[in-house]
Amino acid sequence: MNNSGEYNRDSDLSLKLLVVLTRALESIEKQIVKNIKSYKLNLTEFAVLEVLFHKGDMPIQKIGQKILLATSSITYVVDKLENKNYVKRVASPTDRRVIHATITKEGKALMAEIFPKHKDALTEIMGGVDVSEKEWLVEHLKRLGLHAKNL
Amino acid sequence: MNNSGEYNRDSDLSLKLLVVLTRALESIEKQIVKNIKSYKLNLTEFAVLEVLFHKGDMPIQKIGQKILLATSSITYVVDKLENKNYVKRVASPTDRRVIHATITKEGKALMAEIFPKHKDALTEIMGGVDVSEKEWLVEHLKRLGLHAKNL
DNA sequence: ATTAAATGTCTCGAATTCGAAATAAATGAG
DNA sequence: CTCATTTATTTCGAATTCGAGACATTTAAT
Repeated sequence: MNNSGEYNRDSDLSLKLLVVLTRALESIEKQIVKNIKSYKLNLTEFAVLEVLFHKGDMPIQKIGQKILLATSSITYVVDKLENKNYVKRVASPTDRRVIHATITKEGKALMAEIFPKHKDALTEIMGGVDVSEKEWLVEHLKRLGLHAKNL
Repeated sequence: MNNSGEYNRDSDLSLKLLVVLTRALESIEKQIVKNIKSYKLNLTEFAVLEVLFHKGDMPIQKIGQKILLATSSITYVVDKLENKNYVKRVASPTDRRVIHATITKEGKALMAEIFPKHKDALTEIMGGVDVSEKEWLVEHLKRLGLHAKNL
């Protein structure tokens, strides 16, 4: 292995894999955006609500780690969600630097309506591969991502 | 199949797959950005140069299709690359609405230096899975993406 | 040939994201 | 305890992206 032939094959496949990975995610995200647009939410707002809906209160910074966004961007998104009354800020009782974002009653009601639909829609969107292929994909994309992250 | 148990498994896997897909691409892109930053290029500028370097002249709009960006965004990126003398605009001889972007001598020289390094680096970055796994990933991500696109 | 519809590019304003700097609070070293 | 360092959030300015509208040109229909 790692002779010139193998090596070029690996390189070419890596280039190709980057392209298909990018295109697949692009297509999937476009479909999701289409589905949540009627609720006047963009992908980031939806992601924040989803995290709070399922995991409960969370400091601003931790939300950023969950959804892969800079802390300053979370400030911006939480501002928007607060204006829409889906989220409110609550000071941490134990650490006065920390602000927790909490989902409101309205936010919960919205997500209770949207999330099941989103889940069903996503299952449709991901219908190009079957259950066992998804398992394989999850496992190997996890490896791919972890290796890339820890370089 | 498609009894309630299977269905929920499929849904949960679909949600999970979206997360790992997003994280994997995020980690990979961050590594690429790190590698090309020393040449003062961002991912989009690099992508445009790469396309022109390998496919030759191309109308503004077609570049947008290749790298999945709105035409107005390509205008912006080509402006930047033109200011850096890596690209120039050439009117189409056959259709006076069309502008071709062409890579300059300087652009070619830059890419001749960067691209092989990028290719090697990407092969490293993608080292979390082996060649046959990459083949499988390419095939199935293509299916996944096409199905999502054509919904 | 004339008109209507479609296409390609650019401009503009709005939205989103980032990173650096500012501020406030907590932690650690001595 | 006190000072320096670290951590959490926000603010600010810059960069990037999109979509709608403007404009010029081409294509299609009659």
